[in-house]
Amino acid sequence: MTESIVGFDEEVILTDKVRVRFAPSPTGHLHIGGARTALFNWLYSRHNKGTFILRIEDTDTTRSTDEYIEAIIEGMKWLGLDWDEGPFRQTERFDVYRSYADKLIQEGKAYYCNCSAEELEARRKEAMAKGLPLKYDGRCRNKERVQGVEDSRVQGSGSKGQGAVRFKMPQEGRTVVNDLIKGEVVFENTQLDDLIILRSDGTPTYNLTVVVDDVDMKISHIIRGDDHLNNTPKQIHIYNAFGYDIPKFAHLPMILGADKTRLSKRHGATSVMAYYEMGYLPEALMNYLVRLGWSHGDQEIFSKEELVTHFSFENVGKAAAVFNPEKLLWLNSQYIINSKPEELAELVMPFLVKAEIIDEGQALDKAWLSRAIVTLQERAKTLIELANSLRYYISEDIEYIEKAKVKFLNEKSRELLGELKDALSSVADFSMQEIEKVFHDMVEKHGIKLGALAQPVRVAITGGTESPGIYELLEIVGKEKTISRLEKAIKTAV
RNA sequence: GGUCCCAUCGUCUAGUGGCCUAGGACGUGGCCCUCUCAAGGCUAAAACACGGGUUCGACUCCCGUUGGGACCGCCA
Repeated sequence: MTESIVGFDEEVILTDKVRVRFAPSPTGHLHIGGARTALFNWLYSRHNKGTFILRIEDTDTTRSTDEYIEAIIEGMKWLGLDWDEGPFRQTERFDVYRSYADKLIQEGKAYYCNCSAEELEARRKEAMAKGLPLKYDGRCRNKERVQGVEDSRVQGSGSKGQGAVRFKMPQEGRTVVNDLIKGEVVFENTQLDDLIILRSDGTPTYNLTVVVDDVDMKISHIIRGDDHLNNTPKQIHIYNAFGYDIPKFAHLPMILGADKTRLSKRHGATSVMAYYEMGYLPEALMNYLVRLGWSHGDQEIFSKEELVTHFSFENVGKAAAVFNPEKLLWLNSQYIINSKPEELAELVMPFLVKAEIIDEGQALDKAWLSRAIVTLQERAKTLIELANSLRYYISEDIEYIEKAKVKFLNEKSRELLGELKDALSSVADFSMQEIEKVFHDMVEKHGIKLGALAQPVRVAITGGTESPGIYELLEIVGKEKTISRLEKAIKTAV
């Protein structure tokens, strides 16, 4: 008795297990919209201790490339969206789809269509011009087939030019989609047209493969952009034709550009890896993306763990969101501030190389680099900015910003810089505390404001007028470079 | 054009019929802090698209209007 109850429970848990998938088409890089979809799938699976599957929908062999598959994987890895199964490729499963299609043909649920692409296009244009619905008229639905053609197709002999296969869509009644986000959405079946499931070259199309794979992979929840909402009733009928259970659907609102149209290159960087290159931290991008459509009260910054524990469709909004790069930049700056300097020291290395501040493979004292980074964290919004600021710590020499040079390296400051140089030269322990003492003594002696001394020094050391506090700056730059740069500034000042 | 979705500050959002004199965040302005720049603190301006209902009471529920978006492919 007890045993059977235990067995039953396990069964329930097993069948109720959350299995979700991200199914990108490798016709481009992983972009912001796709990443958000992947993220929500990932969060839902992690929240429910389910399974996250990566499936590559590459049935459009003319547009899909291996390079893009790699690019998508690279993007997911960078964002930290790890998957449990896959990546599966649909091109490796063509036989499976074909056998499913054959089943439908044999059962009279699908049929061959001989209309050419050109004819179809012409009819579409005509319908458009007349203002009629752009729907396939079903003219091949009940056409008698030449004996033998179907047989060759069923046997997979690869006979070409015999037409595409269309799914016979029910034309009566209505279909209800119970969406986890949108609620109940009703479609009139008369609006649905007989879509092509096999092209005339025998390859399967999206609406067939998506259903077959979601069934085969036992997907429990289909989480995708709401641009797919209109496809859902059609897919439901394909599930029905095969006699399969309908999974749960959750259609995410779109991400729009500033002009409120679908996000595209026109709106700036859309590729996820472009954000890597611009010096963003993956956690910041993830945090930004999740807040596009999802919220948890007033909280803005979430750790990954918090996201996983709090995530739920109940808090996903229905309205499309405009992508706002400024808020993402702010979030990135917050993540940089809250990062461990040692971690930033690792992350900034490629950017130092790219900015030609260090050579490829050149090593830096990590402890020293970390101390330098501590002074820069709250001043850099991206890793690129961080790298650029690190320049005056790392490089042997510095270049003056013209405006700064003119304003601060002049006759008046030359005296002060000279006196400071002498004073600092005799400081044995070149620490913040000792440096500060020297500055204070000079300020007091001359009866000047600290700024009158600090700003010329800042220009001498960094070349510009913006930097961390002057004492910490000098300590980390070190005595030797400080003295040499002061000497150079004294020579420069006129 | 047809179908579907959506509608709170410029933007992201909180709000699940009384807690709303509509809250937070980004951005913008001001002030404070201050050796510069930041960061931080305080502060200001800024929204319930409109019109009807339902209700003792609507940002919240219903209907309509308007506006926006998506889809309508032998793309996914």
